[in-house]
Amino acid sequence: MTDRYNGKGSFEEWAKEWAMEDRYNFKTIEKKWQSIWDEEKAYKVDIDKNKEKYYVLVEFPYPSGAGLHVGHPRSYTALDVVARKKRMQGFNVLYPMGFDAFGLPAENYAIKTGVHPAVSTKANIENFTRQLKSIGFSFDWDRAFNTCDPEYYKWTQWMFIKLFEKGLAYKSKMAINWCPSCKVGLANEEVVNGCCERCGAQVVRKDKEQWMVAITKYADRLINDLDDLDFIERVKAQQVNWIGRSEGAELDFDLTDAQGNPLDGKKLKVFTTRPDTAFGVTYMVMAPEHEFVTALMPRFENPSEVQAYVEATAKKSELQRTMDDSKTGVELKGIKARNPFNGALIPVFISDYVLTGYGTGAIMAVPAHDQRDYDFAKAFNLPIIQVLAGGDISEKAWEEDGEHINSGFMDGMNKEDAMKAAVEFAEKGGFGKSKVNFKLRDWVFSRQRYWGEPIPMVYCEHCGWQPVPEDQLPLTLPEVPDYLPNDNGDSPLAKATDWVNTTCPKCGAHARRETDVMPNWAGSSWYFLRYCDPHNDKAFASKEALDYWMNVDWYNGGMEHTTLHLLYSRFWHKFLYDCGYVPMKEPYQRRTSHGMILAENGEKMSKSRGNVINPDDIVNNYGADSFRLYEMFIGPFDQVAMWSEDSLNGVYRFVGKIYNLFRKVTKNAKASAKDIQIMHKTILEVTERIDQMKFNTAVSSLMTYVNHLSSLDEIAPELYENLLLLMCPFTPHLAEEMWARMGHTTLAIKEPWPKGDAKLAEENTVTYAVQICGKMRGTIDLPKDAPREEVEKAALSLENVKRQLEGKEIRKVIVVPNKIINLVA
RNA sequence: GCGGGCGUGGUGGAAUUGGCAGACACGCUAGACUUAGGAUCUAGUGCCGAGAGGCGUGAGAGUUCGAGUCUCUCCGUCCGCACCA
Repeated sequence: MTDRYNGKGSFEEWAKEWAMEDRYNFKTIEKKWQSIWDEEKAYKVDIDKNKEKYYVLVEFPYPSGAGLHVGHPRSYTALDVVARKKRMQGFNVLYPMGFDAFGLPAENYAIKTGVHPAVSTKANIENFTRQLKSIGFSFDWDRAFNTCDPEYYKWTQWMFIKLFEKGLAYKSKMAINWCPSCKVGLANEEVVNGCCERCGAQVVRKDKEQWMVAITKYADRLINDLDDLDFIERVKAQQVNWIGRSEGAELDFDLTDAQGNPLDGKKLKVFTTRPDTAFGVTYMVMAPEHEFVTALMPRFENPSEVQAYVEATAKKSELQRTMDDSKTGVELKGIKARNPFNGALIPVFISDYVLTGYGTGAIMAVPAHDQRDYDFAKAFNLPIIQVLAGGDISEKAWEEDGEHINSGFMDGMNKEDAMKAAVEFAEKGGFGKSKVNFKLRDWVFSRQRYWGEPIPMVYCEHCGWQPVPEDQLPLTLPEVPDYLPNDNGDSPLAKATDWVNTTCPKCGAHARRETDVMPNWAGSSWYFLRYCDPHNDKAFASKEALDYWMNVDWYNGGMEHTTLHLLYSRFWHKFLYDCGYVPMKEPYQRRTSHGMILAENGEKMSKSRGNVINPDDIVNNYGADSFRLYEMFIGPFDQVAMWSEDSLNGVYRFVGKIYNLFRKVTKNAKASAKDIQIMHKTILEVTERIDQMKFNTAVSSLMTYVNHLSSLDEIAPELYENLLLLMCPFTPHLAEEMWARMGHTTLAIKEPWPKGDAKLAEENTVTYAVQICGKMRGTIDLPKDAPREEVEKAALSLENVKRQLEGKEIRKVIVVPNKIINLVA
């Protein structure tokens, strides 16, 4: 057992020691307390129904080979501060850590070196764990796990099967990013400016069967349920924006031959947010990928021209397609569409400005009131009919509102009435209805990769896709000869033929396993549930554990995950809720986001720039406590911050100052009224500012308090001990060490959080600012809550005030109690 | 283009309901001390001015006894999304 008193049992013995030279030695202090916390399992937590729970969560890291970045500890320290304070306030706090261990870097490393991803990942996790422990975070390490552990991904697979059983996971042909040089399917994150991240070749689109997850079914709930959550505004806004709900109508336009005769009853369905502008439709556009293009090919008078355009579009990357806003397209000669509102026969085009993935993949074009349609109409010399009054449509489209004109039954109406009338008209005529559309698309869930969770599905000729039976989970990753995909873009798993060939769980006939794996967003979609009960082998977590711990009270993570992990996991959780597996519909009550840490010159830290700060160096040179405190003091938590070695050094000096203050602590010294007042003020400020996530100003408060203590000749023990307790969340090692030196045999981190008394924190004299016509002319000190007349009298007796008021008459006196007096002359 | 931020000394940044702008820290200046340490301590530090005083929160206007804070217009900057019909 580590000796927490270094052989000294009392304050007196320590005080004697201090007569000799003694300098702050963070290395021995930090090592000592880390082993004591470890030995005593000081941060282990269990269900305790007598205590109120508090679940604090930070996004678990991907254990990269580069090790911890100084950005990680910003988030981890902030929530460690929260967790430690909450614990001291009597809450039963769950603050867990684990690793999001599946992912591309380990696989790329394996392709390069042949080292199995499991091997490099394990080494990286060990390194991360060592680094995290060296900073003194209060994680309950007994709950740690990683997502590539079969005991864990067994449940990820189990949940996928539930998605499949409920019809939310389905197989569909989708265009993926394909690198023709590496012969590999790329994740979106691997495509940089339309090129392969690894070899720089142009990425093309390739159709492939993909597992999809129907997140769009939850689109409305993902927006609406944000209302009751305590997420920072920009997170909410970004999610709402990404889901992109828009209200409008779906309308059917009959397709005809060139003469206007019906075409096999085919109707072109379009989505529009402005059905009220239907009288302004002068042509129709389909995406080149639209199914009708192939289906109607024999009807076209210009099939080769159409075919050429379709092929040219397919070759374009998404990027090229969006970069270029000049309008191209081909008219589908030989067919027309009939506008159901006015019976007009109008031409039909294909153009790549219409996207296949949004709405119906086809639009009704209203060039007078949509700039894109306007540009296209100008390029192809198409008529432009104004139906909303206003603007000058000879110049550009009029996209504002206006009274309806040239619109038959809608003439004279405003937008709202016309919208209603248009939908009613369409409904009556049986060619349309109101409709809500989302930008959000279903989640592409397949990766042609090795280092991920195998998708637990089997394909049988007779029975179709069948899930792997539950008692066969986990379906573990097989060994493969190498980690490269084959020419067809199949996952490396396709090479494990013994594994791939299996029997159908339903009929027993020969069948093949799915060889794609899950994206790395799968494992992170429910990890916060596993922390509640990480060793359970009967369920992903027990009902009891979930009922007690969920939901997460405070979740902090990067802004870059707002539309990925955060959205996916909210969806995933809602699905589990619908199945009755989790007790509440939302996983996270409060979501905050930390700002990035930039290098000293304001640039991003990156390996190529060579400006990366290694946390190990900081811990070695300044100590974990100074590192932690600096991360909190660096600036507003939610904003970008620049690393500064000078500022770090300032914080280091502050920490040393607290150590040295011990010298002045005198057992029988009495705290003055002023001392007590400042102490209570500090307690209140620090407490409040931690809750408000204003960690930088919480530290300022502590500095102000320490400056006051430094000015005293003798420090009463109560003043110093309360400082130590307030420092516990920020600099736990130092606080613990000095607490022991004060003669305590308990752990400081287990002490109750100091209680601030608002009454005692008040000053009994106040300083009034004296203003004349709003200009500061002096100050006066008065007892708190002095009567108005007294304030006025005192203000008027100031020399400067007398001089300023000479020859003027006071017209009005404004007194703000205990703050300001303004004499208006 | 749409959505969300942000703009305060030489620097990072403070500032409940509008109420002493610049807390706290870095840096800098002067001094003290020294067992020369990544020291420590004391004093000073928004700008102009010798002073009284004046000017100051991106620019301009407005509301108010009083505006960094509220309203309008404009400028700059960062982030996210983007041919989303």
